[in-house]
Amino acid sequence: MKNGQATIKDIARELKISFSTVSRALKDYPGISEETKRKVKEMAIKLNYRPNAIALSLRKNRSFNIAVIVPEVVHFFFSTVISGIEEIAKKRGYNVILTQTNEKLDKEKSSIEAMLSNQIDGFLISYSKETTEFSHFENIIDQGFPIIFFDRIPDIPNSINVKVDDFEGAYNAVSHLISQGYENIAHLTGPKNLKISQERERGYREALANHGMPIREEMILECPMGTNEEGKRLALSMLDQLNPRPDAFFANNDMAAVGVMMACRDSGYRIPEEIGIVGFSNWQFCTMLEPGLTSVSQPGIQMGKKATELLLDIIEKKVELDTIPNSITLNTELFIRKSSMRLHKKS
Amino acid sequence: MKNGQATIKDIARELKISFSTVSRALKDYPGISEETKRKVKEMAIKLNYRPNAIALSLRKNRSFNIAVIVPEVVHFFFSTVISGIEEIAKKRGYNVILTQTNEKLDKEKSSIEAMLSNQIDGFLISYSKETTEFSHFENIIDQGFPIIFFDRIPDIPNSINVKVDDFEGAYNAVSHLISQGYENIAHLTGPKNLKISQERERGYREALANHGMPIREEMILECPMGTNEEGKRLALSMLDQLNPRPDAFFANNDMAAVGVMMACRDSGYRIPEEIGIVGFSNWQFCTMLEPGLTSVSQPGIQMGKKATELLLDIIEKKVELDTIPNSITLNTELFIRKSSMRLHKKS
DNA sequence: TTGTAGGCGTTATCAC
DNA sequence: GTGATAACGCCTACAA
Repeated sequence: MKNGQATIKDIARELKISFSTVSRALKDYPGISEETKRKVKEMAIKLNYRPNAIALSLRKNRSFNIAVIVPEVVHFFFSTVISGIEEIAKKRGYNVILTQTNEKLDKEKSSIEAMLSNQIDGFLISYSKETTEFSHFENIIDQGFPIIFFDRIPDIPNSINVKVDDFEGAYNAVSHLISQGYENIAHLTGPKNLKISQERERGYREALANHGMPIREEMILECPMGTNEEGKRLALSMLDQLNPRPDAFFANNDMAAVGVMMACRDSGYRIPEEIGIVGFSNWQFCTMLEPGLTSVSQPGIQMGKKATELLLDIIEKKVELDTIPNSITLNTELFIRKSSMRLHKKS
Repeated sequence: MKNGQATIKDIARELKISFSTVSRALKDYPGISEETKRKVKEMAIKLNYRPNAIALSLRKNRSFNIAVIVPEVVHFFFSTVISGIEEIAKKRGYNVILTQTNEKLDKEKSSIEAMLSNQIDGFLISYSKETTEFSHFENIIDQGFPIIFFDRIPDIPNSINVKVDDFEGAYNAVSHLISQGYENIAHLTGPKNLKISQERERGYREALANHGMPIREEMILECPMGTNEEGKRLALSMLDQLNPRPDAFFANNDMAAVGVMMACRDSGYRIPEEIGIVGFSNWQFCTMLEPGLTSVSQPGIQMGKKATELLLDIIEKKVELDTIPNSITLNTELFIRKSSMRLHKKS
């Protein structure tokens, strides 16, 4: 912040009027002569006056800043959410203060501390993989700070959440694989402590069950990092050791799914003829792979927008706290590409 | 921001001492009895006191906020830069206010306006593709705001910049293609108004020239959007119409390079045997493609860190403005993968 | 060792 | 129509 910035007092001094008049003139208050308004506004431009948002914050006890806490910025899905958040925030006159936790609980806690000192108006949070206990969130909720959780939803009574329908997304993905004639569908899960992982696994299980197919526990492996190395390693181990071997994989995320693709390539299995693959998130690169990767899309931008609109409505008291829904669930969409199209149906 | 927050005055009232004593006790000023300090600190914890950063900002004329203005958040390279920025900023006690312009000049201008009102301590900017004229930046520099430009560097005398050596990166990429025996190397450039595009094109031209190869202007096409559709379309047109046809492509970015890969696949050309491809940026997906895409990596995280350190040093006056370098240039690195390895040399 | 007063830039509440 | 004054939360001379 540069000092030497013109203030309301500078304008007043130049014009030899009181600074309260200047304040009113600038805001087009009734009961100020047109003449004065004109002069004040001219002088404001001449002096390059800008209202000091900090002073305003102090006065109004509102900072017009919202804090966004995400696990990683370098992550396709989160970057789309951030983009949606930024768009709505800017449109409504708020700034986005961005913090990442790198999936570390202590960074998450210290970020929250810092934001509290910063007199943030509210929080948008997707918590870290290390977070298994939520008292640091409950504390700030108790202090009256509005928080919206997105994507990763904590187990807190009455928390306000925006998420995608992970269960449905997974259910549809696995049903699709079944409809393509795959019979031994393996699942690479996400970190077991995240609800999104649990929901996706539940979708997987229920889809199998509802189609009268057996659930083989050895076909379900946890893939906590979600990297392609990990996905590849786990896929290879399953292909090597299981009998019958998996003829399809539903992965908790696209990176792991790519790992499966690599494993198939290395082992000489053809995709989708011998092995079908479906990922989750529908990252940009899904269309660029050969074969294209079928994936469940998560509407990241929309999630960011919805969460922000909800938060700002709460901050601005446009909604009563008891009228707002506890959770907003967005629909996923299955993008079917070559990696799972054994039957070459047109779609 | 929630009111009801305890202030220094609340502590003073509880303890029946003056609030200036409280202020000093909290900051471990000399000349305060240990007894008082202890009591104050205890009460601070009891009341859940947090210093009000807004009040501090107003007093010190420093907000400890820095503004980051990028074209797009959903962009691998920029997200890595943002990650680096966030890391250093947090470490040094600053907040990152994030804004994106969506490559629009008017959004860029309005973001800057908003940030000026917000009493930002400094700017980190990578400007939009639409920006061809830089007076809105020069204005804020003239007003004394520190700005560091990264990646996309404006034509402003004395601007402080952090960039990668685009020329060298391109030069090495094209030299590599030449060393692999490719003889008709095409170039898909970026938007011509960006210096990075110009530098990469210059690297391309100079590499050809220095290896005694002709420069064919019809082999250089502008690819302003940098999408894979565009890359594909341009590559197809070149492969169709030019004689001799290109046997290699150096693309200004990885997306366009993927477009070229698609074009080759569609036209039945084998990569790398018949056509070699090199991209720029080394996005995550380069390793996931088949064949892997050779690409010039830009150290995004490092760029973000360097730019932020420089900015904060300037803000905190740890450096004299005339002693700092006008430009910091980071080195690129060529990651050679299968898409350009015609000679199967080991590396 | 502790208290008082003034000020950072605004807005709101009184007066005149 | 306009001006003076207090207040938001904090820091820091200056006094005591």
